[in-house]
Amino acid sequence: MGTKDRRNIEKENRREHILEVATRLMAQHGVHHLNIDMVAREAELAKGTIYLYFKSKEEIIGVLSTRSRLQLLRLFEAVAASADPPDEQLLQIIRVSYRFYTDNPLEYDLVSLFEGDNALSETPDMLAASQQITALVAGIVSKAKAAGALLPGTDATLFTLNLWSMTFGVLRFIRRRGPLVAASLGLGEADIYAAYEDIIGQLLKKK
Amino acid sequence: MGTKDRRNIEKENRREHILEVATRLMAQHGVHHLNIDMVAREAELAKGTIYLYFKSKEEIIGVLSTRSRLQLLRLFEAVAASADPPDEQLLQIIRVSYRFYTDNPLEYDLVSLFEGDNALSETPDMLAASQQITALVAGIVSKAKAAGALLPGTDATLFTLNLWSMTFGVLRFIRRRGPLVAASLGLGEADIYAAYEDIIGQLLKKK
Amino acid sequence: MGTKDRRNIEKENRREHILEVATRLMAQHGVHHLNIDMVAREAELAKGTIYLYFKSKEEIIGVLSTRSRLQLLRLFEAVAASADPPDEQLLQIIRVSYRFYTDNPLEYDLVSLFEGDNALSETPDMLAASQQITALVAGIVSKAKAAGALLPGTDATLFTLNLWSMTFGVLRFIRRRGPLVAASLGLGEADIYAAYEDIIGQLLKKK
Amino acid sequence: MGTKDRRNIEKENRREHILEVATRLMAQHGVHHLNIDMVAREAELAKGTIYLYFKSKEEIIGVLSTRSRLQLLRLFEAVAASADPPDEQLLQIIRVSYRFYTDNPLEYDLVSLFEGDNALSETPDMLAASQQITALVAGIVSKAKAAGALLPGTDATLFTLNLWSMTFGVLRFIRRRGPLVAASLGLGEADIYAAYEDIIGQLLKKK
DNA sequence: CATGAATGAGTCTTCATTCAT
DNA sequence: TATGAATGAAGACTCATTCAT
Repeated sequence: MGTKDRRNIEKENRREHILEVATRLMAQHGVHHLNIDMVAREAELAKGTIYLYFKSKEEIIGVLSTRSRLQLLRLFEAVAASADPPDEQLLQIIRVSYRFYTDNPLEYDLVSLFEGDNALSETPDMLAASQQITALVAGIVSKAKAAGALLPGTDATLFTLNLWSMTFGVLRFIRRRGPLVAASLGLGEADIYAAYEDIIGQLLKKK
Repeated sequence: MGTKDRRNIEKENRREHILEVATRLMAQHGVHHLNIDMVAREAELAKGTIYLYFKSKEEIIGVLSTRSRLQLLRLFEAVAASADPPDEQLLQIIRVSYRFYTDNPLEYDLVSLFEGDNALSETPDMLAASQQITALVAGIVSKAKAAGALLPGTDATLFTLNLWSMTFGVLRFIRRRGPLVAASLGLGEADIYAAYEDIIGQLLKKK
Repeated sequence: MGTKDRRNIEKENRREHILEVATRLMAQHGVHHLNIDMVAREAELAKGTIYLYFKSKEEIIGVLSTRSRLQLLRLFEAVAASADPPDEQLLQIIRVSYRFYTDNPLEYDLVSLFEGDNALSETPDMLAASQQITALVAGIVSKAKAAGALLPGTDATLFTLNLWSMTFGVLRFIRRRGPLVAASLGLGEADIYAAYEDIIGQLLKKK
Repeated sequence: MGTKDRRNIEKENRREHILEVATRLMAQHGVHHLNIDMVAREAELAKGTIYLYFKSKEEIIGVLSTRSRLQLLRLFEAVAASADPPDEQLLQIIRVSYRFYTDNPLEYDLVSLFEGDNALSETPDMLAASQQITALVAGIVSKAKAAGALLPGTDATLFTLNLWSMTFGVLRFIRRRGPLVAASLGLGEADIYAAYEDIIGQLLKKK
């Protein structure tokens, strides 16, 4: 291994290290409160050094967001690879989304971040990840349609887009209002989501 | 009318005036760019005076958000007051939500703001408005269930919560990603929402 | 005198104070090294306070530059008001410019700053001051022409513009290279400028 | 040829290469925006390497400025070598200066840079170039004086220094304020300079 | 000689909130 | 009540230069 390779590896490690620090900081203080000074301090690096690896704060968040999407994509791919019938796979996707949300709150926020109405702009990478997810799910939706689990007139892409949006809407609601609802109505987050799964289940019932 | 009453009225007017100005400014510059300096200047009031009527910028936004929810509630009430059958009323609620989103972008943003994952905290007022909406819709849902438009096992509140979440999820997606989807897939916002209406329609089909 | 007036006066004083501090700092460290942090510290004001009185660092420099131009204008006006014949007045203007340069090095720099090739942009005020100077001098030039001190074909404005440019060119050279020339050629700044005066004198010799 | 020589040549090439790159970048982005990062990147050299050949960014600019002066000197030498009478040669020098300014904006800026009031300090090389120019022009001025084109009392060096300063003053004015003057007075850069030529012409008129 | 990663001081600007009058 | 001047922390980004390898 030459010097150059070693350097590249070190460089990659450094980048990774910054990303890890940023991730930890975001988990601690919230996605919106990431701050370059803090990152530099925690990473024990000079502020300028951060800008050697990322051209802006937005890029850091963007990379992390893209990764989170890819993480989700992996989970979806695992579902798609199973032997389950397509309608069951779609339900699995709904369930896996919830698990992703509960197991990786930060990552969920990062995916969600760019679904939200803030000023951040999507990079090509992020877009690509989104499109891969859409394509994957749309594939399953098509199969489900062929299998008679969806109405013949259903457009696979439109259905997929809505499935994604609805799921994120429900998860967002749970994140944001779950505790309150739990307190005032005696309903837990899991109850709400179970009801959501039922709803999707109905949509997929064989006709 | 005593001095105290007059004062209260004046105070109310001032408060109202500030809210109007804030609304206008948000409509012009976006919800996230409201700025107390601007509000004071436009309201022709001293900055300190603003803080006599509202304890923080967040409170202003909160009041406005509550109002927007109440606006939406009015629309829902009109639907509930119609002679339409409950399942049709639920579809109307979906459609009215879309119209609210297109006709009152600012108000939609204000409602949406507190559905989102930011740092703002809900006030009792806002909570009450939310609960009224939930109660109203849940009432229709119950009737729809009684009329056989929903599965017998459906919990009205849970269904309502999910309906709200899903709808906001779809609208948020449209707001955020609509333009991109339009460009890359040749689908308009209305197409996406029409598909969403179809989905809800299926859920409500008489069994 | 009402409270409001007193306040305005105090506000004006504050503004003036900031300007004085900035002037002193520029004199000490050079025009290009003015820095808001320093200004705030020296003025014993918070950084934000500076921005209450000036919308940007550039505005501070701009105001000071405009003032310097007006200062120069006053000197020129005094010359124009004298009973001297126009050709003598023009020579006086040349002399007065030199005196301005030697007596107010900072102010000279400030006028000169915007004649230079940096990134600062002229404000309407500054432009107006420039135009007043040009108009004043052009008036004298016209009279000098009528009196036969300039060739009949001379365009007053063009001559004025060149006079201004040439003078500033010579002063700039003296500022920049004067010390060096003094050392290597045994010529003082005053010698160079005296020669310049001679040159202008020749141009104005009665034909 | 020994290793040492080869090394020196390579070293000279590298140095030259860096200078070329710097020149190109300055032409593209303006003299004040030269940036070592960019130079290194474009020269396909490490940043540290640049500092092996030049001790500072200022040195690079200094060398380039010296060259520009030498370029101008060449033009002046061509004029001096002509068979024209000395007064005509001086006018040619004025014209050649303008052409240099229009044809080589970057080079003009580089010469001008060190005539300006910034923090850069002149190197011995630059000084030497300046002195050569001065000497050359002073020679012509002397001849012009002998030929009766200048007043007998004229000091050749002082006249030369002023001629240089005035010319640069006018060119600087044109560069900086030309566009504005063009817009507000309907005068083009060429008009201003033509008037300047006339002025110099008058100074050289046979007595 | 060459590299290029690391530095860190330097710089402007914003804005919610307070408080003396 | 009303004012509005003052605050000062927060925050992103740049770039000439150094130095260990």
